Formats: sequence, C-alpha cells, structure tokens
Amino acid sequence: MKTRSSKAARLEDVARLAKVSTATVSRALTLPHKVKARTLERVQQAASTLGYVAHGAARALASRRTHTIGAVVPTLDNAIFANTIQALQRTLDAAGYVLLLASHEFDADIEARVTRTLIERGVDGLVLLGTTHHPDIYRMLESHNLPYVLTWAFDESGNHPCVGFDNRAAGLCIANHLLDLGHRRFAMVSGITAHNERAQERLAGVREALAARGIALSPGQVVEKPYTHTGGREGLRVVLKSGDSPTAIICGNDVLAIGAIAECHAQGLKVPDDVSITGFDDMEMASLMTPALTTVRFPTAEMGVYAANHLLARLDDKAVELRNKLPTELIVRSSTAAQKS
Amino acid sequence: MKTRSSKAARLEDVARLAKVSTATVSRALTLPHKVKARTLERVQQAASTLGYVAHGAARALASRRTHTIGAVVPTLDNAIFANTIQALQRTLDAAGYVLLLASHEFDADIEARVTRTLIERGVDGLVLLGTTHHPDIYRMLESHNLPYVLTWAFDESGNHPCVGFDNRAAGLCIANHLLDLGHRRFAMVSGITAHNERAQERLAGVREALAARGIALSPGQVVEKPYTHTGGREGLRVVLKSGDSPTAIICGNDVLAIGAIAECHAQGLKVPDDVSITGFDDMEMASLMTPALTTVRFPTAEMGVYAANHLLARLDDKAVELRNKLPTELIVRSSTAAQKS
DNA sequence: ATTCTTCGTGCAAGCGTTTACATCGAATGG
DNA sequence: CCATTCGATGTAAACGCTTGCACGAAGAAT
Repeated sequence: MKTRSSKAARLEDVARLAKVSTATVSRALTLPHKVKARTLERVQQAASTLGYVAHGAARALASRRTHTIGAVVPTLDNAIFANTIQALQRTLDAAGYVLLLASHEFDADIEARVTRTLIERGVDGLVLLGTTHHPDIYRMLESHNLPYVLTWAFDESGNHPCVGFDNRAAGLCIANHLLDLGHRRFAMVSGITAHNERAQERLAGVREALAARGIALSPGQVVEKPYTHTGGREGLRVVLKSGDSPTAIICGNDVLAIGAIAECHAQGLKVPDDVSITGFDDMEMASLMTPALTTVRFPTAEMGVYAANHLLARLDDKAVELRNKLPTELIVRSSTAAQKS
Repeated sequence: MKTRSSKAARLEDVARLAKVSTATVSRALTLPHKVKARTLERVQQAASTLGYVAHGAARALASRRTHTIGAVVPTLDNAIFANTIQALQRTLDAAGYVLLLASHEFDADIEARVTRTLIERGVDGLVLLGTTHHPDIYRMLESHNLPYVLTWAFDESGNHPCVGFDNRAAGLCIANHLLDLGHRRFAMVSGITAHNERAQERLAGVREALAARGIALSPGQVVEKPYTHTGGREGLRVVLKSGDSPTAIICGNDVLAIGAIAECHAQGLKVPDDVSITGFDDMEMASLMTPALTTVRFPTAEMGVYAANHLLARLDDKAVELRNKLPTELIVRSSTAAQKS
C-alpha cells in the first residue's frame, strides 16, 4: 500500500513515456528486429521503469494466439505421468510456450469438461493421453481446428496424430519373461480397464503370451484396481485369497507393484522367493526399492518432448510425421526369480 | 477435414440463431437467473447446436477476470509438492477456477520469469511456495494488486498472507527423537539451503536440538544436495566418507531419505541396525518402503485447500485470516532405532 | 537529379466479450 | 385508469492489444 499503483501500466503508457505510438511499442516488444535500435532501447527503458507487464488476454484477443498448450492427464496424484509432463513443460518453455494442465481422475465426463475449459482458455494446441476419448472431445478439436497429439498409446487406426508405444507388446514381454523363468501360476493386478486402452492392451498382451503356452487367466486371477499404492495392496490380497496361490503376479504399473510388494512384506511373503512381482513404467522408485522392481521401461520423457515438438512444428506450419511409435525395454531386477521346483 | 467448420461460433452467431441480442446470450450463459426461462432455453439450445465455446481471452478482457489461479512451485519432478497441488487443484476446480502451474527448479531468476508469465496470462491470484522470493516478484504482485498466498512456510514477519508450518520445529522434533533414542553421532543430508528458507530452517532446528545437548554439527557432517533420490545417495556416500561414522542421518526430506536408504542397502549397511535414517514430509512412499521411514508429517494437502480457499475468499471480497500455521507430527516407523551399546 | 525500394513508424480498425445504461411492456398501487 | 416500479431485453461503449495499410525519409539504382 506504499506506492499508489492506481493501475497497472498499459501499452499506451509505455508509448507516451517513450514518445512513440502504441504500434511501435507493440512491435518493439514482440518483434524487436522490426524497430530501430535506438527506438527499441527507449521503449525497453520506458517499459522497465513502468514495470509494464503485457495484458495476455488483450494480446490473445488481438493476435489470436495464446502461446499456451493444454495437457489433459488422468491424474497428478502420483508420479506416473510426472516424467512426461516435466519433459513437455521444459520443451514448451524453451519455445516460449506455457503448459496448462488439467486432470480428470479417470472420469470420461470430467475429461470432456476440462478439455472444454482448456479450449475456452484458448490453448493453441492440446496434448491428450491415450486414444479413448469422449466423442465431444474429438468434435471440439475439429470444430476449433485445434492441433493435438495423443500420447502414451499408439493409435493403430491412423486417425490421430500420436506418440506412444505398444502397450500390448509390453504385456507380452513381461509375461514371457516370467514364463521363461518357469512360472506357470499367474495372477494379474490390472489397472481399471474401462475407458483405458492402455490397461486393456497390457492385459491383452499378457493373456496372449500365456495363451501361447497354453495357460489361461481365470476371472479370479485378474483383479482391477485404481493405479494407487492402496490399489496394489488390495489387489494383492484379492488374488492371494482366490486360492490359486500364484507364483508370479503381474501388476498393471509400478505404483500397483510397489503397493503389492509392500503388502507382501506385511503378510510375511518373500519377494521374489515366494512370489515374483512385476510392474510397468520403470519409474525411478522401481530401481530404489528393496527388492528392486522388474518392469518394462516406457519412454515417458521422450513422449513429452516429442509431443511438444510435434505441436510446435504444426503451430509453425512445418511438416511433421503424424505418428511415432517408440520402443519399450524389459528391465530385469530382483523382484522376479526362477520358480523353485 | 470432413466438416467445413469455417470458424468457431461466436456469441453473435448464437444470438442470431436464438433471435436475441448478444447481451442476452452473455447473460444467459453466465447469469442464468437474469433471463426468462424461455429465453434461457432458446439460448442454450442455440449454443449447443452450434457447439459454442466461449472465447476466454475476449471474456477476460471485457470482464477483467480470468478465473485462473497461478501456482509457482520449485519442481514437478517428484512427488514432494504433488499433494499440495492436487488439493489446490481440486478446491479451485470446485469453485470454477483453473490452476495454472509453473516450476522453476529452484532458480530464483526463472522463478521471477515464470511468475511474470503467469501475471501476464492474467491469473486472478497467485500461490507461491516459501517466503524467499525475488524482489521483482513482490513488486509485480503489488503493482498489479494481485492477491497471493505463500505456502509451505510460515512468514514470521507478518508481511505476507501465508499458510504453512514451522520448519524449524520440525527439525527440532526429529533431532530430539534421535537424541532420545541415544544417538550422539549425527550427520545431515540437507536440501540446498541457498534461497530456500525451508531447508535453512530445518537445518537450524536440528542444530538447535543438538546444541541443547551439547552436540555440534561440523561442516563435514552436513552436506547439501538437491531434493532427488540421486542427491540422497550421493549425500549418504559423502557423510559416510567423512569418517565420523554417524549412527543417525537426518535427511532434508523423504526423497533424500529414500535415496539414502537405497544407498545404505547398496553398501550393505542395515537400516536401522547400523544407522538410523529420517526424512521430512511423510509422503505416501514413506510408509510403504522397507524399512518404513521415520519422518515428520507435513500438512501438505491442507495447505493446498487453505491456499485455494484463502484466495477464493479474497476474490470474493470476503474477510479471511491472513496467516495460518498448521501442525506437524512426528511419525515414528522402522528406519530409526535405539543406538546399540 | 529522378525514380524505385526499403525501412521505420503511425493510424485506426478490429479481436469477442461484458456491462452500464436506455428502453419497453407489464404489473402494481392508489 | 394513471402513475410508478420492476423485470427482461437491447444498444453500444469499453477492455488492451496486434497488424494491415499508408506515409515519409533515406538509400539504391539508373
């Protein structure tokens, strides 16, 4: 309350102080090479003494660009998408763009609502996660002619720009690893598969690998739980109770696996001596825990970088490939072991 | 490219279709009770058939409100601030506000830059983390007359609205716990204290508790590392090499502690038999690991909720208390034990 | 010198909303 | 019945910036 900052400075105030027109100030601030060096200096001086901060809304309205990219992710609760978001952030920031983030807790209606909010906020482009989305979302994207890119899944239909990996192959891969170790009694603590093709695909991949060796997963051997530590603990309890006493438990991601291992410890089960446990993702924690987690590494950061660059290129009217499938990698650590006789 | 959505619909288009003025459409959409039921219905019908999405920038320019709150946090890399952000998000969302998030990786200049960007984006309010900020930041806040609130620290000076807790008391508390267990040889793997009063205060609290029992922390017994798992591992190696063979190692937060424990395992040290380790925060992971982590619980989610409500109240011209100090709690688990012999 | 460019700048028309204020018809009160 | 009030709607002026266009000056080409 010391200074009587009656009002924040506007472009006009800067113009007056620098003795030029508002047009020149605008150009000096956004296209510095378009004004003479001396003028530029005067304007910058004026702007700085007034503490001028541009009015984004006015700018957006006039220029029809917000330099904002929106991202809609299922959750911010845990670290699952942290790498991707972080990489997205950094890459956009380096290009002068800001990331607007929204989450929907795996609810399709909320997803549609927050996506709409982002569009309303005027994002120049949108990053979506997965391929399964409310039809309204695709409708809005189209009617606003908004660049977007799907991540964390590869759209086989070819209808959408995307950067992802093969979730099914990942499922195949981890199941084969366990089969090769001699395991024959399996259970899976999957994520919720409804409206989530990533979870569906991983489960399908697991089933496919097992089927190839003549093993089927009965309903009692598959349990769906939210991607939380608690989900992992509960899931483990359920499959243990089912009575098939599995020797290998495939979890839908690392978070579930961490919960499952914690529950094993709580129940006095040794991992991997009594039971092998796997995850998906290879978040940092996977390598730090005891036992360290066997998992499939996903290209989380790469997807963020690619998504950002893809959007930036399109906003710059540059040509870009529309789809990008990145590799995954089996990471064998100490939470899996050969089945003992 | 199927539909020739030449342009997104504007207010005027809706007005024409509903046979009313743009003013009425605007009112129907934002103050439904101000228009007659029949008109309202016509407008809604028209808006929906046109797939109308309001133009946020135009709206913001005219109404001088963006319904956006900005938050500037040190990092999104790990889960440290996840709870607070999540709670903030949810609370704002419930009130029709959107959260705009930015991070600065513990760099004061970047912090000033992104804060400026947020203000430029027209946030109606700002959530900052900690009390130590670039003077430019406080200057901009004032000149724009922007409501803000500091979190994760309690501003003893009383100059700033804040919601936080006593970091020094937390340090005192954990150190006393270890002293009570009989430990006398200490080390601390602190976060980077530069420009970070939270880290400074925790360290100061620890020093104070030790001093009360006649123990001092020599320079070799304190190492500063970034708040990462890797930082924890490296920090542990350093204090181990210092030759004082501490029996208790206080880490600056849970992330550091998790890294430190992983490094202990890697080196064949038993926790807590050979060395006791503690964190700060009580993130979910702390209770899941083996051994489960002794730590001080911070009111992370509560701060998010409070910060949101504080800002919402001020934006609504309601009275609110300006400062709120929340309690912390010592959580004793199995990473600490009495010092043997 | 004269004409043609090029460069730097100013003028002013939007950009799509919101919101005082004006207007008008209907309801109310005397 | 007339005056008054009130509720619903329309009119039009902002909101603060960008940008196409026009213009004059200075340099380049002839």
